[in-house]
Amino acid sequence: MSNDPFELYDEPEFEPAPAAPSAPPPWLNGLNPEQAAAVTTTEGPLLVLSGAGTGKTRVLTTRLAYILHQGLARPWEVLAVTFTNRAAKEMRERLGAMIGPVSEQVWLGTFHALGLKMLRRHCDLVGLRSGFSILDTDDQNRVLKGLMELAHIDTKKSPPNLVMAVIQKWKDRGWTPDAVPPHEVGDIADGKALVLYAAYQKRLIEVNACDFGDLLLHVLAIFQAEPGILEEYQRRFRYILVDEYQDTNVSQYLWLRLLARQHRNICCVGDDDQSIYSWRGAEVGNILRFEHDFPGANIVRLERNYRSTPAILGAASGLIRHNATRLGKDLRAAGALADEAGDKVTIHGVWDGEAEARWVLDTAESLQRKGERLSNMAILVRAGFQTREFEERLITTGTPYRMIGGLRFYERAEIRDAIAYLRLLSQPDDDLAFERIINLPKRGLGDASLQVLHLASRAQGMSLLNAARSVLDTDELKPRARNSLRTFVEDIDRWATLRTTMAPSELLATVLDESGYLAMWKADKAPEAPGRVENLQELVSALEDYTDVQEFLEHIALVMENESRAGVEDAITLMTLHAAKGLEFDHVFLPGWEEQVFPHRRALEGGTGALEEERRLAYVGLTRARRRAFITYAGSRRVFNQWQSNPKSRFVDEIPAEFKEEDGEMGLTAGSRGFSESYSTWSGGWAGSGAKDTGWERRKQQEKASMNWQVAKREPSKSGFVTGDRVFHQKFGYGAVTAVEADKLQITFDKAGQKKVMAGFVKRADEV
DNA sequence: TATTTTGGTCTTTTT
DNA sequence: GACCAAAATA
Repeated sequence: MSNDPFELYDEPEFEPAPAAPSAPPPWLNGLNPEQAAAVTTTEGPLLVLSGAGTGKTRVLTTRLAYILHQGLARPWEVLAVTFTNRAAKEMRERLGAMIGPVSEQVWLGTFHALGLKMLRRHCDLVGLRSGFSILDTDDQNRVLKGLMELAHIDTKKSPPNLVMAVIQKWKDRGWTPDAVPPHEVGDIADGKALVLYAAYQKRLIEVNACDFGDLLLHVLAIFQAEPGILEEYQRRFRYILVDEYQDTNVSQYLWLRLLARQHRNICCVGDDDQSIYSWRGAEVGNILRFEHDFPGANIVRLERNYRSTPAILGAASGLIRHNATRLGKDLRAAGALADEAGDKVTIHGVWDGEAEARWVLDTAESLQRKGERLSNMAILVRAGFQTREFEERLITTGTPYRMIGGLRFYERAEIRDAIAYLRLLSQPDDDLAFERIINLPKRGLGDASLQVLHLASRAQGMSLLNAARSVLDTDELKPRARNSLRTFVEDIDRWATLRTTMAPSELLATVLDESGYLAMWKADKAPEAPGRVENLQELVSALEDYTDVQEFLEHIALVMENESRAGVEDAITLMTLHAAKGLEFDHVFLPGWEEQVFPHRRALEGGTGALEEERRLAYVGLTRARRRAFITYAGSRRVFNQWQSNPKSRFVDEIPAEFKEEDGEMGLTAGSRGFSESYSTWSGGWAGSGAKDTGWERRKQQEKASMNWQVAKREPSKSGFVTGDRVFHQKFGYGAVTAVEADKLQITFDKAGQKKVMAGFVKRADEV
């Protein structure tokens, strides 16, 4: 095995690798001609336009393995970039399966993880000291808010998170504060956004921290300032692979372009139809411009879809054809499912969000009874808030599920507090961490004390922790506060010493115990307190896998792995459409296809570009399905505490008729138009209305029956309201009935406005 | 100072 | 209905 092509050398000193005379490796078998071309066209720039389900990941990993196997480069001379940790992990695993442990030497990871890897080596060049913290969104907003208050900018009028969004956007475009074009500075924050940006960057350096955008921005600055360093990387990376290229933003693009300049062996895989991150600064333009930026680029199109039935593909293709700006690409069914036509996409209307959840889960259950596994099903929603109704229903029906996204373990308050303790121990300059925990648990060090510390820190140009030390020798604080602060500082110092000798998990356990933080939650009688204690214990055990606190901190900052309910068993998946990209399921439920919800209101305000992105999102949703897709829309829906009635999504109509099946059932469409009118509007718009017997009547009866049953349970046999009755509702208060439909009432409430309410939920005003 | 109460805003989508 | 910030209260 001395001729092992993967033999490692520590130094990147290399002579051109010998061409491998060996037989073609086994994993090349089974690739179709386009895929094979994408794998073996190793030299020069290559753009792979890869539609949904065309084997993109397989091509990427095989290409990587091929390059290494052919001896074209050694593992650490290959850079493979993904967007999500999940994609990186998957690629790492599949690569490992093909070529073994040597795959670990490849520079493979998300843009941010790789940026961090580079930044860590040269951080002093941008003013950061080793061990710098990486801030999350919450920390970012906190810093900015502080700066805005200092500059006397009204944080009510210009919410920090909006200002932050502007700054973020500039960062995505690769602009440092001095590079932001003047005309880009809007009037947000009294036109001081740019000043704030500069102050923000300065502040981050002071507290030895950076944010996500900086992971790339700083590296770009280093490349610019130190051409030698850039050259080193340029020489090193003989091959570069980029996943989800359509989602790159400008700074990522610049980073790639700089790195690829020398060898020009850059392979980007992407699908313009799946570009759904423009709000995060992604530029579809990057993919459209590829040939221009890399002259002589080869282009390979992957259009054979191995995932879905022709019906699903027909629906998805028909939908996406409504977008004007596309590179143009048509998916053909080619997999095992290509020969069966497949079931049409089911379109189903319901009364409201609750009925929607009920219908979806009933359908899932009946599929399950036919032998389908829950793990082959997914509910994909447009926005996070939609998950609530489904979660409630999942819990009441006892259906096992896992939720991706949603509340993340590491974003919970108690976890962030605990982490702040660790951060302060390993990073004494971390004022954010200091501020977070100074009075947690209560130490009698509130705003007043903190104010003193801030003054001292600013006056002497030192961190809050050091300012605290200096203040101890003065009488700026009242004796009680001073003693309390002394204890705190001494504790911190003691724990910081322990850090060098103790295992991380043990250290955290000690800190949580001795600080009284854990005791604080144990004593708390709030219903969620026991859960928090549990979470903290979980965090302690999570730390057992680490030998170094710093490493752990970086891991959670970047990976932020979601805790999916540790159910190994069969469970249905619930997540947003964005989170679903790259996944596939036999059966996919797509709820909430109503105007204003999907397409989202903000997108509708944002012009055609935004609308097209919504359509791509719909396309992504449909193409997740291997066999069946179920689209639902609700007659009305509660958004914030407000009832909304929206017509069904235009995207439903854009799906070609031959690939969809609208089953017509629909509760009532309430709204300003009133019941009867919208009712007729709806049946009038019923395509192919010869089929009044399609079970609609029957199902309508069922729906009514189930509702009656609910009413009966809450409020025995009471209906008989008429238009004009004064009523009282537990939540909405007093109002007048404006329409009646069986046991459903439309009521105009004095305060809450017009709502649709079941009769069982209201009482006559005079009976209250 | 700490705790409770109220009132106002909010929700796209994520590394 | 949830979360945060300011106001009211102990």
